[in-house]
Amino acid sequence: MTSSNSPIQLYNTMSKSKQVFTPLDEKNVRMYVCGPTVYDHAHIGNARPAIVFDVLFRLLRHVYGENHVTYLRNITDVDDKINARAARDFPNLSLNEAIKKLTKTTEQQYQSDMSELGCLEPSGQPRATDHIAEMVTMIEELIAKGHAYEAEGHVLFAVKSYKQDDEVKYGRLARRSLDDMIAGARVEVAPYKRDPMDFVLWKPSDAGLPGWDSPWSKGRPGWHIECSAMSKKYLGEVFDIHGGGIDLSFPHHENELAQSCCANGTEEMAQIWMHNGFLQINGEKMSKSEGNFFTVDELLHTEKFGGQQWPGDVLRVAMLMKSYREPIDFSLGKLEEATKILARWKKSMADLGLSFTEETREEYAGFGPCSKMVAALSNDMNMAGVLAELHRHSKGDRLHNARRLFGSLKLLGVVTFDSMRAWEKIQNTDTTNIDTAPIEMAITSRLTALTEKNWAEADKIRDELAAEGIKLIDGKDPETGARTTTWEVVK
RNA sequence: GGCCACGUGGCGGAGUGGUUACGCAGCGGAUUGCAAAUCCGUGUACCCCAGUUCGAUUCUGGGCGUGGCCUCCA
Repeated sequence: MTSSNSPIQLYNTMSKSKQVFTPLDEKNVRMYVCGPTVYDHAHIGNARPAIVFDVLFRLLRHVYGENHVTYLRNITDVDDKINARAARDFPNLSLNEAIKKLTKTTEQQYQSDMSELGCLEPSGQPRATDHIAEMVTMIEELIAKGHAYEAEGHVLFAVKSYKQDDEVKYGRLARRSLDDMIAGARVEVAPYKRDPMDFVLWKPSDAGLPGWDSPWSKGRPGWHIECSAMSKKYLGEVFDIHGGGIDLSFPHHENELAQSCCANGTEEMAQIWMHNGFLQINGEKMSKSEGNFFTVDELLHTEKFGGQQWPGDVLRVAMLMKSYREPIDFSLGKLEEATKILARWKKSMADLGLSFTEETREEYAGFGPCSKMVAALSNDMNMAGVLAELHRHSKGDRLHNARRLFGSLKLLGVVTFDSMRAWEKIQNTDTTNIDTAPIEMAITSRLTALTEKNWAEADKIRDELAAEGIKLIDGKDPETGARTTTWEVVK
């Protein structure tokens, strides 16, 4: 375990302030993040929480030890959007078969996308459909305690029952009173609801829709109950951090909070609620309903955005170039800047003396991050401060800087030993796969032309090589002062 | 309409009650025959109006603007 000289501080949506993070149990720091509903490919906005909380996961592991952090990210595989999409995409299959196929392939795509973006696999990724029994149990508890009621095969959570000292607590995360919510509500209220804001815990399924037996009906769970049931099972009734996109704060997290606290009889569900801001495109939210989105897969493997493919590490750096709580504008300029910065970081590590080979693997594994960078990261993941430290090391002139840069980038999940090794190989492969003799000859000819001050001939040779993608880099021998010329392949 | 967040130099993007963020671009210089690459240097910015203060971009109040949530949503 690495000792931390600056405590981790995190912004808590519940208290609307940054607070010092103290784990309930530092031998087992527990974090739950709402994961994907697997009905469609993840777009780059969906990747933001995955990346943001992956960085937090890595920081927690760094501070508390790799084996002392449990990070759970659920897979929602029961949902009306899934049913609709499955019926649309696989009309020839039975609905259940279609759903199985859709959720399975979508989940595989998600895992592969997140992995390419440098995200570690969470400690666990529970699926909703594997936990129907736990959900039913929790719903029964809620009914028994008077927090839920059955109506026409549905079970609803009674929002007004979540109170303390006659004060309704429902709405405390979103900081909204029930009256405000009802006034602004745009939903049609089902007649069997006791209160307009009551939400579904269980609903009946028609024949043909996925359904499970329950005391109330053959049906399926509402959206929010899965997170309450699964977080309880794996993380306990109260855990450390609950995260997700800002849009989930209401109603999803509000409802989870109410369910969990009422079912478990606890004051809190999580110590800290964290929410990442949205990704915007041209100043507006990227969303599937707006149609202004690019999937992770498209960015990685097609030229649909900006006419080129974007490597996972570039997307990751671009995503981390702004505070996680702020909206981030996804633009070509940002990706280009990230590309440039990342290339320079890699180059400076090599220039400062790092070489990624089997011989150095073990030694390099011991390189840790820059402590100032960890301090910045600990300050509610202040990426701007982190970037400044990375730039400082990148501009350094000692091997120490390269080690720190590597250690820091490794902690952020931007590079790994193997990714650097592959990068280094590409740098070399580009030059070894080419017949170098003609190039060397051309360079010699050019140097001769240069000594004769035959600029036209020298430039002609340079242009000819450039046309073949060979870029010449002139330098000066530090001792003799004579011109030296090296070359590289322009990709 | 209600709730919330934000408004910083050409752009991106931190932070602070009085002192350099950082990056990109630009500009100047070194180097060069010219380029490229590299290095060095360079920018008195903080939405508007009041208030608190010796002093506010930073705190308070009001205004304007942008975005989000209030319905599935990362």
